Amino acid sequence: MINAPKGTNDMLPADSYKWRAVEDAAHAVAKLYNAKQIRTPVFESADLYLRSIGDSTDIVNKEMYIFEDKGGRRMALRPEGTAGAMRAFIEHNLGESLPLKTYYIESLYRYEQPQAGRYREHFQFGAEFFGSSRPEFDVELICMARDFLNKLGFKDLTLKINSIGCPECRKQYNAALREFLKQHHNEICGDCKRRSEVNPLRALDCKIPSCKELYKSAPKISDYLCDECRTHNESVLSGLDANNVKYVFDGNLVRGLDYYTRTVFEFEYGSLAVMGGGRYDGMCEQLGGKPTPCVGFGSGIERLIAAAEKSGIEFEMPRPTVFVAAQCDAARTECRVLVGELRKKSVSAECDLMGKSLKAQFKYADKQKFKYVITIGESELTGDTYIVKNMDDGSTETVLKNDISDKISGLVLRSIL
RNA sequence: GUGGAUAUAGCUCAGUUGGUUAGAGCGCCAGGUUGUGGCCCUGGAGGUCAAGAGUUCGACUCUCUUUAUCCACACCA
Repeated sequence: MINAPKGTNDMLPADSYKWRAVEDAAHAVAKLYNAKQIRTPVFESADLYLRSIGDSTDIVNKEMYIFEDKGGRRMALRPEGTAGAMRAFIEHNLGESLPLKTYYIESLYRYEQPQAGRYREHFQFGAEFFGSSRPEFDVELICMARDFLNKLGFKDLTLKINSIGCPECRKQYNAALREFLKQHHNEICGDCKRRSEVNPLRALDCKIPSCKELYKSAPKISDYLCDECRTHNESVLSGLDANNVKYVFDGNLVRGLDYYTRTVFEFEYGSLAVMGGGRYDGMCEQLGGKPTPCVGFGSGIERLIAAAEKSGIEFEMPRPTVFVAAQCDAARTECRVLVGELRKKSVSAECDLMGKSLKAQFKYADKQKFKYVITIGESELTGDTYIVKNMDDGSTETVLKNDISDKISGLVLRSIL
Protein backbone atom coordinates (compact mmCIF):
# COMPACT_ATOMS: atom_id res chain seq x y z
CA MET A 1 0.00 0.00 0.00
CA ILE A 2 1.38 3.38 -1.01
CA ASN A 3 0.29 6.35 1.10
CA ALA A 4 0.07 10.03 0.30
CA PRO A 5 3.46 11.74 0.73
CA LYS A 6 4.27 13.13 4.16
CA GLY A 7 2.81 16.54 4.79
CA THR A 8 0.24 16.34 1.98
CA ASN A 9 -3.53 16.17 2.23
CA ASP A 10 -6.15 14.50 0.07
CA MET A 11 -9.12 16.71 -0.61
CA LEU A 12 -11.99 14.25 -0.30
CA PRO A 13 -15.62 14.57 -1.44
CA ALA A 14 -16.80 15.09 2.15
CA ASP A 15 -14.72 18.27 2.50
CA SER A 16 -14.04 19.57 -0.98
CA TYR A 17 -17.03 21.91 -0.88
CA LYS A 18 -15.26 23.97 1.78
CA TRP A 19 -12.38 24.54 -0.61
CA ARG A 20 -14.84 25.44 -3.28
CA ALA A 21 -16.43 28.03 -0.97
CA VAL A 22 -13.06 29.66 -0.31
CA GLU A 23 -12.16 29.65 -3.99
CA ASP A 24 -15.53 31.08 -4.96
CA ALA A 25 -15.06 33.90 -2.43
CA ALA A 26 -11.58 34.57 -3.82
CA HIS A 27 -12.77 34.77 -7.43
CA ALA A 28 -15.75 36.92 -6.47
CA VAL A 29 -13.76 39.47 -4.46
CA ALA A 30 -11.00 39.60 -7.07
CA LYS A 31 -13.63 40.42 -9.67
CA LEU A 32 -14.90 43.30 -7.51
CA TYR A 33 -11.39 44.76 -7.56
CA ASN A 34 -10.80 44.09 -11.26
CA ALA A 35 -7.98 41.71 -10.42
CA LYS A 36 -7.22 39.19 -13.17
CA GLN A 37 -6.21 35.61 -12.53
CA ILE A 38 -2.67 34.53 -13.38
CA ARG A 39 -1.49 30.93 -13.66
CA THR A 40 2.18 30.11 -13.69
CA PRO A 41 4.04 26.77 -13.73
CA VAL A 42 4.27 24.66 -10.61
CA PHE A 43 8.01 24.39 -11.22
CA GLU A 44 10.46 27.06 -12.26
CA SER A 45 14.18 27.45 -12.60
CA ALA A 46 15.53 27.18 -9.06
CA ASP A 47 17.51 30.37 -9.60
CA LEU A 48 14.28 32.37 -9.75
CA TYR A 49 13.57 31.63 -6.11
CA LEU A 50 17.19 31.89 -5.02
CA ARG A 51 17.33 35.40 -6.45
CA SER A 52 13.98 36.69 -5.24
CA ILE A 53 13.25 35.18 -1.84
CA GLY A 54 16.59 35.86 -0.20
CA ASP A 55 19.35 33.65 1.06
CA SER A 56 18.74 34.16 4.78
CA THR A 57 15.48 32.23 4.76
CA ASP A 58 15.00 28.53 5.42
CA ILE A 59 12.67 28.40 2.43
CA VAL A 60 15.62 28.82 0.11
CA ASN A 61 18.27 27.21 2.27
CA LYS A 62 16.64 23.93 3.19
CA GLU A 63 13.00 23.73 2.22
CA MET A 64 12.95 23.83 -1.57
CA TYR A 65 12.17 20.74 -3.60
CA ILE A 66 15.02 21.02 -6.08
CA PHE A 67 15.57 18.54 -8.87
CA GLU A 68 17.45 18.25 -12.11
CA ASP A 69 15.36 17.57 -15.20
CA LYS A 70 16.47 15.29 -18.02
CA GLY A 71 18.01 18.23 -19.82
CA GLY A 72 20.23 18.96 -16.82
CA ARG A 73 18.33 22.11 -15.76
CA ARG A 74 18.09 22.84 -12.07
CA MET A 75 14.37 23.21 -11.31
CA ALA A 76 12.39 23.81 -8.14
CA LEU A 77 8.79 23.21 -7.13
CA ARG A 78 7.45 26.66 -6.32
CA PRO A 79 7.78 27.43 -2.60
CA GLU A 80 5.80 30.68 -2.81
CA GLY A 81 3.71 32.53 -5.36
CA THR A 82 5.19 35.97 -5.84
CA ALA A 83 8.35 35.05 -7.72
CA GLY A 84 6.55 33.16 -10.48
CA ALA A 85 4.03 35.95 -10.98
CA MET A 86 6.86 38.48 -11.16
CA ARG A 87 8.78 36.32 -13.64
CA ALA A 88 5.73 36.16 -15.89
CA PHE A 89 5.14 39.90 -15.48
CA ILE A 90 8.66 40.66 -16.69
CA GLU A 91 8.83 37.97 -19.37
CA HIS A 92 5.59 39.06 -21.05
CA ASN A 93 6.06 42.81 -20.66
CA LEU A 94 2.94 43.19 -18.57
CA GLY A 95 4.32 46.47 -17.27
CA GLU A 96 3.30 48.19 -20.51
CA SER A 97 -0.05 49.10 -19.00
CA LEU A 98 -0.17 49.83 -15.30
CA PRO A 99 -1.51 49.33 -12.75
CA LEU A 100 -1.99 45.59 -13.14
CA LYS A 101 -3.82 43.62 -10.49
CA THR A 102 -3.38 39.85 -10.52
CA TYR A 103 -4.42 37.00 -8.26
CA TYR A 104 -3.86 33.27 -8.15
CA ILE A 105 -4.99 30.12 -6.39
CA GLU A 106 -2.20 27.61 -6.48
CA SER A 107 -0.28 24.93 -4.63
CA LEU A 108 3.09 25.56 -2.98
CA TYR A 109 5.77 23.12 -1.85
CA ARG A 110 8.16 23.33 1.07
CA TYR A 111 10.11 20.52 2.65
CA GLU A 112 9.13 21.25 6.27
CA GLN A 113 8.22 19.23 9.32
CA PRO A 114 4.43 19.11 9.20
CA GLN A 115 2.47 20.45 12.17
CA ALA A 116 -0.73 22.39 12.79
CA GLY A 117 -1.33 24.60 9.75
CA ARG A 118 1.93 23.61 8.05
CA TYR A 119 2.18 21.14 5.24
CA ARG A 120 4.66 20.19 2.55
CA GLU A 121 2.02 20.94 -0.02
CA HIS A 122 -0.36 23.77 0.71
CA PHE A 123 -2.60 26.06 -1.27
CA GLN A 124 -2.74 29.81 -1.27
CA PHE A 125 -5.03 32.46 -2.55
CA GLY A 126 -2.61 35.23 -3.41
CA ALA A 127 -2.76 38.65 -5.01
CA GLU A 128 0.01 40.69 -6.59
CA PHE A 129 -0.60 44.31 -7.60
CA PHE A 130 1.98 45.85 -9.92
CA GLY A 131 2.85 49.42 -10.70
CA SER A 132 2.14 52.01 -8.02
CA SER A 133 4.31 53.29 -5.21
CA ARG A 134 1.41 55.31 -3.82
CA PRO A 135 0.06 54.44 -0.39
CA GLU A 136 -3.44 53.93 -1.77
CA PHE A 137 -2.03 50.90 -3.60
CA ASP A 138 -1.23 49.32 -0.23
CA VAL A 139 -4.67 50.33 1.02
CA GLU A 140 -6.38 48.88 -2.07
CA LEU A 141 -4.68 45.53 -1.57
CA ILE A 142 -5.43 45.37 2.15
CA CYS A 143 -9.07 46.31 1.48
CA MET A 144 -9.34 43.42 -0.95
CA ALA A 145 -7.82 41.09 1.65
CA ARG A 146 -10.24 42.38 4.27
CA ASP A 147 -13.26 42.02 1.96
CA PHE A 148 -12.24 38.46 1.11
CA LEU A 149 -11.94 37.48 4.76
CA ASN A 150 -15.23 39.19 5.58
CA LYS A 151 -16.95 37.36 2.74
CA LEU A 152 -15.87 34.09 4.30
CA GLY A 153 -17.51 35.25 7.52
CA PHE A 154 -14.48 36.04 9.69
CA LYS A 155 -15.18 38.49 12.47
CA ASP A 156 -12.35 37.85 14.89
CA LEU A 157 -9.17 38.30 12.87
CA THR A 158 -6.44 40.71 13.88
CA LEU A 159 -4.72 42.76 11.21
CA LYS A 160 -1.19 43.60 12.29
CA ILE A 161 0.73 46.11 10.24
CA ASN A 162 4.17 47.64 10.28
CA SER A 163 6.67 49.34 8.02
CA ILE A 164 10.15 47.89 7.70
CA GLY A 165 11.36 50.78 5.55
CA CYS A 166 13.31 50.88 2.35
CA PRO A 167 16.78 49.33 1.93
CA GLU A 168 18.41 52.62 2.93
CA CYS A 169 16.66 53.18 6.25
CA ARG A 170 16.66 49.47 7.03
CA LYS A 171 20.42 49.41 6.66
CA GLN A 172 20.78 51.97 9.43
CA TYR A 173 18.19 50.23 11.55
CA ASN A 174 19.85 46.84 11.10
CA ALA A 175 23.12 48.32 12.30
CA ALA A 176 21.45 49.78 15.39
CA LEU A 177 19.62 46.51 16.10
CA ARG A 178 22.81 44.50 15.67
CA GLU A 179 24.53 46.78 18.11
CA PHE A 180 21.68 46.33 20.61
CA LEU A 181 21.81 42.54 20.24
CA LYS A 182 25.56 42.60 20.66
CA GLN A 183 25.28 44.57 23.89
CA HIS A 184 22.81 42.05 25.26
CA HIS A 185 24.63 39.06 23.83
CA ASN A 186 24.58 37.22 27.13
CA GLU A 187 20.84 37.66 27.69
CA ILE A 188 19.47 36.52 24.33
CA CYS A 189 18.78 32.94 23.25
CA GLY A 190 20.94 30.92 20.90
CA ASP A 191 18.59 31.43 17.99
CA CYS A 192 18.71 35.19 18.44
CA LYS A 193 22.52 35.10 18.54
CA ARG A 194 22.38 33.47 15.14
CA ARG A 195 19.70 35.88 13.91
CA SER A 196 21.81 38.85 14.93
CA GLU A 197 24.34 37.66 12.34
CA VAL A 198 22.04 36.45 9.58
CA ASN A 199 18.93 38.63 9.73
CA PRO A 200 18.55 40.72 12.90
CA LEU A 201 14.97 41.70 12.06
CA ARG A 202 13.90 38.11 12.63
CA ALA A 203 14.92 38.34 16.28
CA LEU A 204 12.01 40.67 16.92
CA ASP A 205 9.43 37.91 16.71
CA CYS A 206 11.34 35.48 18.89
CA LYS A 207 8.97 33.39 21.03
CA ILE A 208 11.22 33.12 24.10
CA PRO A 209 9.63 35.26 26.86
CA SER A 210 12.95 36.68 28.09
CA CYS A 211 13.89 37.76 24.57
CA LYS A 212 10.43 39.24 24.03
CA GLU A 213 10.75 41.25 27.23
CA LEU A 214 14.21 42.49 26.32
CA TYR A 215 13.19 43.60 22.82
CA LYS A 216 10.63 45.98 24.25
CA SER A 217 13.57 48.27 24.87
CA ALA A 218 15.23 47.53 21.50
CA PRO A 219 15.60 50.24 18.87
CA LYS A 220 12.36 50.67 16.92
CA ILE A 221 12.26 50.60 13.14
CA SER A 222 9.75 53.45 13.22
CA ASP A 223 12.47 55.72 14.64
CA TYR A 224 14.76 54.92 11.72
CA LEU A 225 12.39 55.39 8.78
CA CYS A 226 13.47 57.98 6.24
CA ASP A 227 11.05 60.84 5.52
CA GLU A 228 9.59 59.13 2.45
CA CYS A 229 9.02 55.84 4.24
CA ARG A 230 7.54 57.60 7.24
CA THR A 231 5.01 59.62 5.25
CA HIS A 232 4.19 56.56 3.16
CA ASN A 233 3.46 54.58 6.30
CA GLU A 234 1.36 57.36 7.80
CA SER A 235 -0.67 57.65 4.60
CA VAL A 236 -1.28 53.91 4.52
CA LEU A 237 -2.55 53.94 8.10
CA SER A 238 -4.80 56.95 7.55
CA GLY A 239 -6.05 55.34 4.35
CA LEU A 240 -7.00 52.23 6.29
CA ASP A 241 -8.79 54.40 8.84
CA ALA A 242 -10.68 56.15 6.06
CA ASN A 243 -11.74 52.78 4.64
CA ASN A 244 -12.78 51.55 8.06
CA VAL A 245 -10.16 48.79 8.16
CA LYS A 246 -9.32 47.89 11.76
CA TYR A 247 -5.65 47.23 12.43
CA VAL A 248 -3.04 47.07 15.16
CA PHE A 249 0.24 48.80 14.45
CA ASP A 250 2.97 46.40 15.58
CA GLY A 251 6.49 47.76 15.40
CA ASN A 252 7.90 44.27 15.93
CA LEU A 253 6.07 42.66 13.03
CA VAL A 254 8.56 41.36 10.47
CA ARG A 255 8.06 38.89 7.70
CA GLY A 256 10.06 35.87 6.72
CA LEU A 257 10.76 36.74 3.13
CA ASP A 258 13.60 39.14 2.47
CA TYR A 259 12.05 40.98 -0.45
CA TYR A 260 9.60 43.14 1.50
CA THR A 261 9.99 46.90 1.68
CA ARG A 262 7.96 49.44 3.65
CA THR A 263 4.50 47.98 4.40
CA VAL A 264 4.24 44.50 5.90
CA PHE A 265 1.05 43.03 7.36
CA GLU A 266 -0.57 39.87 8.65
CA PHE A 267 -4.09 38.77 9.45
CA GLU A 268 -3.89 36.49 12.47
CA TYR A 269 -6.28 33.98 13.96
CA GLY A 270 -4.95 32.95 17.36
CA SER A 271 -1.23 32.54 16.93
CA LEU A 272 -1.37 31.51 13.26
CA ALA A 273 -1.21 33.94 10.37
CA VAL A 274 -3.97 33.14 7.86
CA MET A 275 -2.70 35.81 5.51
CA GLY A 276 0.56 37.68 5.13
CA GLY A 277 1.78 40.27 2.71
CA GLY A 278 3.38 43.59 2.04
CA ARG A 279 5.16 45.81 -0.43
CA TYR A 280 8.11 44.63 -2.49
CA ASP A 281 9.36 47.53 -4.56
CA GLY A 282 12.77 46.08 -5.32
CA MET A 283 12.00 42.64 -6.66
CA CYS A 284 11.13 43.47 -10.26
CA GLU A 285 14.40 45.25 -10.88
CA GLN A 286 16.29 42.55 -9.00
CA LEU A 287 14.90 39.94 -11.41
CA GLY A 288 15.87 41.97 -14.45
CA GLY A 289 12.71 43.98 -15.09
CA LYS A 290 12.13 47.71 -15.04
CA PRO A 291 11.84 49.12 -11.52
CA THR A 292 8.19 48.45 -10.63
CA PRO A 293 6.68 49.01 -7.19
CA CYS A 294 4.38 46.17 -6.06
CA VAL A 295 2.22 44.98 -3.20
CA GLY A 296 0.89 41.49 -2.56
CA PHE A 297 -0.49 38.97 -0.12
CA GLY A 298 -0.70 35.23 0.29
CA SER A 299 -3.33 33.38 2.26
CA GLY A 300 -3.08 29.69 3.19
CA ILE A 301 -6.34 27.97 2.33
CA GLU A 302 -5.89 25.05 4.76
CA ARG A 303 -5.32 27.56 7.55
CA LEU A 304 -8.29 29.63 6.47
CA ILE A 305 -10.61 26.64 6.57
CA ALA A 306 -9.27 25.45 9.93
CA ALA A 307 -9.57 28.94 11.43
CA ALA A 308 -13.04 29.43 9.96
CA GLU A 309 -14.32 26.20 11.47
CA LYS A 310 -12.75 27.02 14.84
CA SER A 311 -14.50 30.35 14.85
CA GLY A 312 -17.85 28.72 14.10
CA ILE A 313 -18.19 29.53 10.42
CA GLU A 314 -20.17 26.84 8.62
CA PHE A 315 -19.57 26.17 4.96
CA GLU A 316 -22.68 25.18 3.09
CA MET A 317 -22.65 21.81 1.39
CA PRO A 318 -24.36 22.10 -1.99
CA ARG A 319 -27.37 19.80 -2.25
CA PRO A 320 -28.48 17.83 -5.32
CA THR A 321 -32.08 18.49 -6.33
CA VAL A 322 -34.01 15.51 -7.65
CA PHE A 323 -33.60 11.78 -7.26
CA VAL A 324 -35.79 9.70 -9.60
CA ALA A 325 -36.45 6.35 -7.95
CA ALA A 326 -37.46 3.23 -9.84
CA GLN A 327 -40.09 1.10 -8.10
CA CYS A 328 -39.55 -1.79 -10.52
CA ASP A 329 -37.04 -2.68 -13.21
CA ALA A 330 -39.57 -1.82 -15.94
CA ALA A 331 -39.46 1.80 -14.74
CA ARG A 332 -35.70 2.26 -14.99
CA THR A 333 -35.68 3.46 -18.58
CA GLU A 334 -38.29 6.12 -17.89
CA CYS A 335 -36.26 7.19 -14.84
CA ARG A 336 -33.23 7.79 -17.03
CA VAL A 337 -35.26 9.71 -19.59
CA LEU A 338 -36.75 11.97 -16.92
CA VAL A 339 -33.34 12.56 -15.37
CA GLY A 340 -32.06 13.59 -18.78
CA GLU A 341 -34.91 16.07 -19.24
CA LEU A 342 -34.33 17.60 -15.81
CA ARG A 343 -30.62 18.00 -16.50
CA LYS A 344 -31.46 19.79 -19.74
CA LYS A 345 -33.34 22.29 -17.58
CA SER A 346 -30.18 22.67 -15.44
CA VAL A 347 -31.71 20.74 -12.55
CA SER A 348 -29.24 18.43 -10.83
CA ALA A 349 -30.81 14.98 -11.06
CA GLU A 350 -29.81 11.37 -10.58
CA CYS A 351 -31.36 7.92 -10.66
CA ASP A 352 -30.25 4.56 -9.32
CA LEU A 353 -27.11 3.08 -10.88
CA MET A 354 -26.69 0.15 -8.49
CA GLY A 355 -29.83 -1.92 -8.97
CA LYS A 356 -30.96 -0.99 -5.46
CA SER A 357 -34.39 -1.71 -4.01
CA LEU A 358 -36.82 1.19 -3.73
CA LYS A 359 -36.15 1.44 -0.01
CA ALA A 360 -32.41 1.52 -0.60
CA GLN A 361 -32.87 4.20 -3.25
CA PHE A 362 -34.72 6.36 -0.74
CA LYS A 363 -31.99 5.82 1.84
CA TYR A 364 -29.44 6.90 -0.75
CA ALA A 365 -31.47 9.99 -1.66
CA ASP A 366 -31.75 10.85 2.02
CA LYS A 367 -28.02 10.46 2.70
CA GLN A 368 -27.12 12.48 -0.37
CA LYS A 369 -29.53 15.17 0.85
CA PHE A 370 -31.61 15.34 -2.30
CA LYS A 371 -34.38 17.90 -1.97
CA TYR A 372 -36.99 15.92 -3.94
CA VAL A 373 -37.66 12.31 -4.91
CA ILE A 374 -39.89 11.30 -7.81
CA THR A 375 -40.88 7.63 -7.80
CA ILE A 376 -41.71 5.90 -11.04
CA GLY A 377 -43.70 2.64 -10.80
CA GLU A 378 -46.56 0.85 -12.49
CA SER A 379 -49.05 3.69 -12.11
CA GLU A 380 -46.62 6.31 -13.45
CA LEU A 381 -45.69 4.16 -16.45
CA THR A 382 -49.34 3.95 -17.47
CA GLY A 383 -50.62 7.27 -16.08
CA ASP A 384 -49.77 10.87 -16.89
CA THR A 385 -48.67 12.18 -13.46
CA TYR A 386 -45.68 11.93 -11.13
CA ILE A 387 -45.65 12.23 -7.36
CA VAL A 388 -42.94 14.60 -6.15
CA LYS A 389 -41.89 14.08 -2.56
CA ASN A 390 -40.26 16.91 -0.63
CA MET A 391 -37.54 15.20 1.43
CA ASP A 392 -37.29 17.97 4.00
CA ASP A 393 -40.87 17.92 5.24
CA GLY A 394 -42.12 14.64 3.74
CA SER A 395 -44.95 16.32 1.83
CA THR A 396 -45.96 15.09 -1.63
CA GLU A 397 -47.43 16.76 -4.64
CA THR A 398 -48.97 15.26 -7.80
CA VAL A 399 -47.66 16.87 -10.99
CA LEU A 400 -48.60 16.28 -14.63
CA LYS A 401 -45.78 14.60 -16.54
CA ASN A 402 -45.77 17.37 -19.13
CA ASP A 403 -45.27 19.99 -16.42
CA ILE A 404 -42.61 18.21 -14.38
CA SER A 405 -39.48 19.96 -15.70
CA ASP A 406 -41.00 23.41 -15.39
CA LYS A 407 -42.45 22.56 -11.99
CA ILE A 408 -39.10 21.43 -10.62
CA SER A 409 -37.23 24.40 -12.14
CA GLY A 410 -39.84 26.60 -10.48
CA LEU A 411 -39.31 24.96 -7.09
CA VAL A 412 -35.54 25.35 -7.44
CA LEU A 413 -35.90 28.97 -8.42
CA ARG A 414 -38.20 29.65 -5.50
CA SER A 415 -35.79 28.05 -3.01
CA ILE A 416 -32.99 30.28 -4.28
CA LEU A 417 -35.14 33.39 -3.89
C1' G B 1 17.05 19.54 11.07
C1' U B 2 15.65 19.06 16.86
C1' G B 3 12.26 17.41 20.79
C1' G B 4 7.57 15.07 22.86
C1' A B 5 3.27 11.91 22.08
C1' U B 6 0.85 8.28 19.14
C1' A B 7 -0.18 3.98 15.48
C1' U B 8 -5.95 -1.98 16.84
C1' A B 9 -12.41 -2.31 11.54
C1' G B 10 -14.21 3.09 6.93
C1' C B 11 -14.42 6.62 11.75
C1' U B 12 -13.83 7.23 17.36
C1' C B 13 -11.77 3.97 20.69
C1' A B 14 -11.64 -0.69 24.43
C1' G B 15 -8.34 -4.97 24.83
C1' U B 16 -6.45 -7.26 32.34
C1' U B 17 0.56 -9.35 34.89
C1' G B 18 2.28 -11.96 27.37
C1' G B 19 -2.23 -17.34 26.72
C1' U B 20 -6.13 -20.34 22.34
C1' U B 21 -11.83 -18.07 17.44
C1' A B 22 -9.28 -9.47 18.69
C1' G B 23 -14.30 -6.35 20.76
C1' A B 24 -17.85 -1.93 21.26
C1' G B 25 -20.29 2.46 19.37
C1' C B 26 -21.00 4.93 14.91
C1' G B 27 -20.81 4.11 9.63
C1' C B 28 -21.62 0.48 5.50
C1' C B 29 -24.75 -3.67 3.22
C1' A B 30 -29.33 -6.71 3.52
C1' G B 31 -34.05 -7.75 5.74
C1' G B 32 -38.50 -6.29 9.09
C1' U B 33 -44.81 -9.03 3.79
C1' U B 34 -43.90 -7.13 -2.22
C1' G B 35 -44.78 1.89 -3.84
C1' U B 36 -41.46 5.63 0.04
C1' G B 37 -35.84 7.99 3.58
C1' G B 38 -34.92 9.82 8.84
C1' C B 39 -36.57 6.54 14.57
C1' C B 40 -36.61 1.39 16.14
C1' C B 41 -35.53 -4.15 15.68
C1' U B 42 -32.76 -8.38 13.39
C1' G B 43 -28.81 -10.20 10.54
C1' G B 44 -24.24 -9.58 7.60
C1' A B 45 -19.63 -7.92 5.57
C1' G B 46 -15.23 -5.71 7.12
C1' G B 47 -8.77 -6.20 10.90
C1' U B 48 -1.24 -9.27 8.02
C1' C B 49 -3.44 -5.31 15.50
C1' A B 50 1.45 0.49 10.72
C1' A B 51 5.78 -2.45 8.48
C1' G B 52 10.18 -5.44 9.46
C1' A B 53 13.30 -7.99 12.82
C1' G B 54 14.24 -9.90 17.86
C1' U B 55 13.03 -12.19 22.94
C1' U B 56 9.55 -16.31 24.20
C1' C B 57 6.61 -22.76 24.26
C1' G B 58 3.40 -18.63 22.88
C1' A B 59 3.47 -11.38 21.15
C1' C B 60 -1.92 -6.68 19.75
C1' U B 61 0.82 -6.77 24.58
C1' C B 62 8.06 -6.81 25.83
C1' U B 63 12.83 -4.89 22.88
C1' C B 64 15.01 -2.68 18.49
C1' U B 65 14.65 -0.52 13.52
C1' U B 66 11.81 1.81 9.79
C1' U B 67 7.52 4.49 8.14
C1' A B 68 3.48 7.59 9.06
C1' U B 69 0.30 10.79 12.05
C1' C B 70 -0.42 14.67 15.87
C1' C B 71 2.01 18.61 18.68
C1' A B 72 6.04 22.14 19.67
C1' C B 73 10.87 24.61 18.12
C1' A B 74 13.75 26.45 14.01
C1' C B 75 11.04 28.62 9.86
C1' C B 76 6.51 30.03 7.66
C1' A B 77 0.58 30.72 4.86
